[in-house]
Amino acid sequence: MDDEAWLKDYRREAEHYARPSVTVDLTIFSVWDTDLKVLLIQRKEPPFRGDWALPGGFVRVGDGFDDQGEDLAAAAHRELAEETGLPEHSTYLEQLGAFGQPGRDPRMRIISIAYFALVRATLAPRVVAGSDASDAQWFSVSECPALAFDHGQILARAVDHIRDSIHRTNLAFELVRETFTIAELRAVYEAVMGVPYDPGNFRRSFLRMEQDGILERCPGKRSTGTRPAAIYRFAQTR
Amino acid sequence: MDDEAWLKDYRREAEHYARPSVTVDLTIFSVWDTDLKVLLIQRKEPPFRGDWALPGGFVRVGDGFDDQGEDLAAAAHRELAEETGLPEHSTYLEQLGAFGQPGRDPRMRIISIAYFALVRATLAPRVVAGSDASDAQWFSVSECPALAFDHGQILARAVDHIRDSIHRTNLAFELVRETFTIAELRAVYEAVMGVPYDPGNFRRSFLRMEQDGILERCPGKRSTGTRPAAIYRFAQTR
DNA sequence: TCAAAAGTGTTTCTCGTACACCCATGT
DNA sequence: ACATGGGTGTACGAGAAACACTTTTGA
Repeated sequence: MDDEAWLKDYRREAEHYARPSVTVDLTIFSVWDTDLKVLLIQRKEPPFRGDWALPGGFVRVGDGFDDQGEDLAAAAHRELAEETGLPEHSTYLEQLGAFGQPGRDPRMRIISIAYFALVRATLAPRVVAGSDASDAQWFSVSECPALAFDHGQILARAVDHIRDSIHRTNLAFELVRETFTIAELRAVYEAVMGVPYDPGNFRRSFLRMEQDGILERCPGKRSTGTRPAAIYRFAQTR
Repeated sequence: MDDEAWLKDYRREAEHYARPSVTVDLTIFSVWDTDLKVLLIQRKEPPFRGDWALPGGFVRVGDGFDDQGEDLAAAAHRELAEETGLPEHSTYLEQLGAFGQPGRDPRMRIISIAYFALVRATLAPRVVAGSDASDAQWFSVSECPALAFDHGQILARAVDHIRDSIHRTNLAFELVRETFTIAELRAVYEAVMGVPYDPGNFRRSFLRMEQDGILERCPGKRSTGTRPAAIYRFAQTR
């Protein structure tokens, strides 16, 4: 078969089809002060000027042919680094899904690939300072304003997903420090789920993880204002 | 603010950015003969001519402005109906995620939104006959050929997802007839998971569902070649 | 009447939940 | 010394798993 011929044909034809713009939108979570927080930015341009929205941006596509541009995950990592000021790949990132309802952006057809990111509380304070403009701000998800576009739906799906995954995966470890006490980990669960956990029972279920080699004990204790607590570390090869 | 002005500005600028093509790809599953099956089509054009691939097609975008085209799910439903010959919305459909690695299609940058569909075995025989060309064929996922593009990855993700979800959701009910015996339902589980289940234990766990009002008993029995079995129906409001 | 699948019983183990209690530390 | 949170013990119930058993049909 003639490589050049079909390829040129195909491209000429494909160029006649309308194509959508594609963006990534980020739901960036962190946990502190017993609350699940999400990072929002205030829009400076219409539409929805002045409203809060999820950070995001266009996926770089190159010319689409010889240069096919960047991967979706790479776009998400890039935007995440831009918006937070944190180094790329220092945070957990996972795809949530595609949102492409016609009319979700009044300007034009835009299909958005939603990602969610988890930022350790130790890094979170740096985020707003590092952001180029001061239009970024953390909100408790429980007291978060109505969002622009369909970002409210995306956020809701992200929260659902996180609540669903936290019991089945090791995602909670992305929201505590490298080393942590059982109580700190429990605080993350309580913030995410919005309910209190029995300290004794929670402890036991995570000691099972130590037996399974997922968690490992670190030497020393952490001072807590009361009886010092044992320190643990997530042992998984990331 | 001047609505017309910013919108025109925005569009003129946005048109300078390269945009990717966006497709939907479908992983269409069914279960019969104790096997999880997937519907593949044989490619008639390069690239990957002669190889098997997931069915799919372009998302209709309209002009992208005043006409923003069809929803992603609508595109998936449309393609599903086209490929299978089954009426739209007669089958279960769920989004799996976006696949957009540069180079995944050698022709040009194409971002694909993957969906998976579940077709009841009672409808499956009609599928190949109904398909426009005879290039569609069911394969057991365990004996499926290497696929074109990144469709092997998509299929693997879909299978993982289904195996993961079947215990947490009511997805299995989409793979049996409207009314079914416990053994028929068990056969679906065994096909999907690839392991045998203890009939007695399986039975009991699904009788718990009857107590919870998820399953309901239908009158009569189904002849099975041996002792007739009680018939049940999924009671959920879909 | 016999094989085979429907359906029942029983036992063991694990895990989630509830809750009482002891232990170590800062104030 | 005492309040507070770290850490332990115990007991109950639901459900997963293993497996022996009875029942009902078609061939």
